[in-house]
Amino acid sequence: MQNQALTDQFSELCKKSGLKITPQRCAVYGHLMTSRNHPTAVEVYRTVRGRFPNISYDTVNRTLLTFAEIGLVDILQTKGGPRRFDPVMDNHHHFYCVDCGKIIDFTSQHYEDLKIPDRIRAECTVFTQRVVLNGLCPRCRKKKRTP
Amino acid sequence: MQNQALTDQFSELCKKSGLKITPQRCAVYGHLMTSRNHPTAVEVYRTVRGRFPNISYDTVNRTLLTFAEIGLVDILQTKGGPRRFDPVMDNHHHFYCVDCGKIIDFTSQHYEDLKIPDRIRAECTVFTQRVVLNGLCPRCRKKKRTP
DNA sequence: CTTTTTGCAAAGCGTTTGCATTGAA
DNA sequence: TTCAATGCAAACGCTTTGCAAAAAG
Repeated sequence: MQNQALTDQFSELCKKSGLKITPQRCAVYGHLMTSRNHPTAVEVYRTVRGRFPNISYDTVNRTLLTFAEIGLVDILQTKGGPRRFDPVMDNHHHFYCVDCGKIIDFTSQHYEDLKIPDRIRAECTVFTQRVVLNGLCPRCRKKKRTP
Repeated sequence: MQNQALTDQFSELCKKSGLKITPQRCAVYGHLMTSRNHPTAVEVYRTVRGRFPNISYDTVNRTLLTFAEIGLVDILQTKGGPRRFDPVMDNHHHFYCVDCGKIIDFTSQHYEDLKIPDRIRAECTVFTQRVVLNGLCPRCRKKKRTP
């Protein structure tokens, strides 16, 4: 992790959750917070290994799961395939391409104040609320038109 | 499949998609349309085998994937674990329990006419639109209160 | 010094593939 | 008779586990 602010932020978080601060965790955290994708464990592994050649895939994967437990990242809901991780940020929503699987983030004021149905609100505790759109991304839409 | 209406409906669908009508497919279809769960391939397999002992897991799994391709079932978006299938019905939405993984269906008039953000509408083709709630189901909420 | 974390290897679980056989059209 | 669908077995990909060695607090 090059950035001092990031390092401090991360130390804070670890202390609060009773986690030890290891260079491996720092590397994973640093990568996550500066990438705007929805990487799989393998993808994170490959990138982090660039600046940290000794790290094992296993550590990366377990680190990501640990981060998910302390609420640092979300695990995306996908239709099979490898698990995808999403740094927790301001409330955003997802568009899924049914053709290539690409995920596009977006925000919408209109989706912020959705009313939760009475039945659910009465019986369940709702933590988060997300809109998921399924369709064709720009690239796949073009492909379909001119096959 | 016991029900005549179901059988006819299914024959129709197969013809339209160029699929052959096999007893195995009928069995899977019959089970799907009369269950109100979100079964995995294994679960469908175990149930169908009750009335169709020779069917293989493999056929069940491939049949479900085929059904997904012709739009007869949806593949649910989940956080890992085995794939779950959802019979396509009227527009419904999902509540996920973050503790036990239970999925609760619900409908809501309020979610029917959500406006799709301009940026997405301009660049993508949107097929479906779903709201996903994450939280604690009734049972897990109770457990948390009295641990 | 104690306890967590790491790295490695093996096991586990679910999905996918190839191919010969069977069955629908 | 033809071509798709089935059943089986093996391969595959990703995740999880167990454990000894290393590192953090």
